[in-house]
Amino acid sequence: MTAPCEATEVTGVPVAKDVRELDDIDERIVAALRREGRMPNNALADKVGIAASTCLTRLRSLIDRGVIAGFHAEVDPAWLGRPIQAMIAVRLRSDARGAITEFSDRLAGMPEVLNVYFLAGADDFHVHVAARDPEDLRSFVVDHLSSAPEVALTETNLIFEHKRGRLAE
Amino acid sequence: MTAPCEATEVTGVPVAKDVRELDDIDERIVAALRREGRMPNNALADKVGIAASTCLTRLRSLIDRGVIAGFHAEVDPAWLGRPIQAMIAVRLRSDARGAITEFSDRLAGMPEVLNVYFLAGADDFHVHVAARDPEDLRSFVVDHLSSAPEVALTETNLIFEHKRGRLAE
DNA sequence: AGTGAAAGAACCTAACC
DNA sequence: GGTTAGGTTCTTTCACT
Repeated sequence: MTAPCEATEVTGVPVAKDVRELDDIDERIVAALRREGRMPNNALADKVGIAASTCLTRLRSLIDRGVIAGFHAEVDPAWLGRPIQAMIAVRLRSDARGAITEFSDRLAGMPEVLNVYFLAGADDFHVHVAARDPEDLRSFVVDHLSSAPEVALTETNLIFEHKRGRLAE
Repeated sequence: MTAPCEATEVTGVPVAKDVRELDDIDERIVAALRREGRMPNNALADKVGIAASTCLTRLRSLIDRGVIAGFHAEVDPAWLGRPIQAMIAVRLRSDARGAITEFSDRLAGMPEVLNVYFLAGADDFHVHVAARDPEDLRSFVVDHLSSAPEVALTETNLIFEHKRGRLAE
């Protein structure tokens, strides 16, 4: 699986690859599947104007190359018994920055966690969580964050509403 | 489409509905499709231990009820020519809070925007964006946020890495 | 790379517990 | 609500361009 926009050696000098790794048809396939991930291959082929067999080859190539990392049903966490969402800013102790990857991996594996954003600013992470109730949220913050030796401080913001944007997965 | 956890009138007093709107089989269907959204109905039926036709009925019911809001291919924005991600905290002027919904709708419709989080804290929004390059990010912040009459201040944090958690869509 | 046709798999409407 | 049975549609391979 190739990473996008990696450096390519041509003349001994690293050169940024052309941003457009995807041709027009690949882009249209990706766009269609980001909107309607369960669209049948047939319909997809019609939409982008190629034969079904070609479309299938291209789809597999997109998956093999890691362009499409997976397909997911979109479910409101409230339906899963987690109606309370929050964004928690986390700042680590400066002497714990070496363990930053392990820490974020541990976070991402917790059942409350939707997203972990690893940041360049004053805060080290923003952690997007969904909790069963206020007490569940409190215990997540206190037991898994505040009391961890790596954590210097946390700041919890309730989320009233979450809108997916145009680019959203 | 019914919202989860809405109030139900039984005796004239609003009572919170049981959190478990979904039975065991529905939960297993949802869990399977959150991991593998393109899994064929047949395989899904096998996995949860019911007949394919029953499974299809349940899947449609889950979609009708709004439990499953859609299916999406997961694509790294870098492959779409947007390798730079940022989380932008936005605070509105207090006299612009009436237009808060229109404002977040406008944001969510912009091509750079992945997610808009509408918050309860000091910041009104966190806006998750992906930009083509640093200049693109700058112009998004300056042209669409800082210069908007509703906006009091913004704070942009680059995102080094974004990990999906266990609960992620 | 793209195509078309044919075999196999999945879907989906029923009739029936 | 659940299933088995069937015609219909989709997927997938392969020989060819």
